[in-house]
Amino acid sequence: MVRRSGRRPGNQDTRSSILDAARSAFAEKGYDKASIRAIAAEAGVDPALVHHYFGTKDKLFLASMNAPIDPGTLIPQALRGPREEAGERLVRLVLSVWDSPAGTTALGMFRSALSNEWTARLLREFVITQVLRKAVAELALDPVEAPARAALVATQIAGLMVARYVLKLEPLPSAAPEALVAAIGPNVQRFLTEPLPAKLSAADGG
Amino acid sequence: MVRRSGRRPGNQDTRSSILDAARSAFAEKGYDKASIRAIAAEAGVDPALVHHYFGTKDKLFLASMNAPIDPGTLIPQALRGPREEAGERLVRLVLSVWDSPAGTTALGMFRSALSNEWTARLLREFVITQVLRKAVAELALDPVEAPARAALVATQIAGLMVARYVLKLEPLPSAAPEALVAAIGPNVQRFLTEPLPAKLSAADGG
DNA sequence: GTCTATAACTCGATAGAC
DNA sequence: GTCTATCGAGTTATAGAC
Repeated sequence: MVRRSGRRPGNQDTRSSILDAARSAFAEKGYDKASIRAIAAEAGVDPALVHHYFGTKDKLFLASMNAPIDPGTLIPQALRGPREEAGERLVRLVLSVWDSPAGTTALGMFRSALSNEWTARLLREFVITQVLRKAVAELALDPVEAPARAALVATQIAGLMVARYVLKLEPLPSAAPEALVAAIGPNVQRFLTEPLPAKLSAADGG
Repeated sequence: MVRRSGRRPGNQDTRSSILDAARSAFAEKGYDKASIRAIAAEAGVDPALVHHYFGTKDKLFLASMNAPIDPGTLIPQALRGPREEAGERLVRLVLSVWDSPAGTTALGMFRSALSNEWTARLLREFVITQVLRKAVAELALDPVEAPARAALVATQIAGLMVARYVLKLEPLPSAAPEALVAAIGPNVQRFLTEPLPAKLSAADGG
């Protein structure tokens, strides 16, 4: 192991336990209700240290959201394959990500977007740039229809999130992922590939 | 007109303008972020008056949610009729309620449920007692399957709410209601009447 | 019935000692 | 690098004058 000279970086344990605490707090409470004081308490450090490491609460949120999920590769993977099963694969991907430990990050992003303006904007842009464009390319969607299809898919996916993870409407929270894939996948599939009502694919909204 | 003796009741104008302001504030911000001060300011009254009329913030929320919507009659109306079109009628009902002035109330309830534990519970119980049971009766659903069907329908409806009214993901906010009915109705229909994956209708969630 | 004043808390952020 | 102490701005809710 090479001993580097110069100043040692900040204690990595402290920094990463703050990040862990932040992720779970944001996931559980959303951006607004997650307090820096509570995050610091859970991490076992002083609240001032949080500011020392991350500056403002905004930056802490961004830092805690950045690490673990890379939709840039996950989404194309899920969409690749037989066109008729893309819907099921998408639902399966969503559930596997959200049920994994890394899913607390995504849950934090989502919960925050539901109650906070700037995080909502963040999510909107994320959906558009990271998901929509990938889907257009991968599935060769008609560019005129793509936004409407993406938004419709988003209604079903977001609704699944809300009902299963936020409202906890039984039997969704305790259902096996594959059962949900079988139940919901075909609806997503329909939004992806079935013909759309003409009025929806029009550029304007009347 | 009969002149009653004794003390005059509180100024009804003041009371109802507080209620109006509360409804729109709760709809716009959700329970937590809607402040009594802001509600009082919008109603043009003193914050202390809000407490005088309604007691706590909880009670003000309940009072502002109670008046305008009676799902006990709306839901059965929407479900009655040809079974194959129940999904479309349900989506149409939801959109017509939420786009109407009275819809701000429902929007408040919904936004609040997304970020606050006790209002989420309120909504859950509302869905179960006011919507689910009516649907079971009206559509003659198998009681074993009914909770799963209701929850699945809820994913699509809640997702529509979230994407159209909260995240405002274009082109949903500016789309004509009938276009959304045509696009989404069939998916709701599928949840209502198509066969379910066996695992979902089981009582447990193992 | 209405409003002023304030109690009793939360929060994010900062300054400065060590 | 860490912590104490504190500022300033929020919040709900209440007590009491008029």
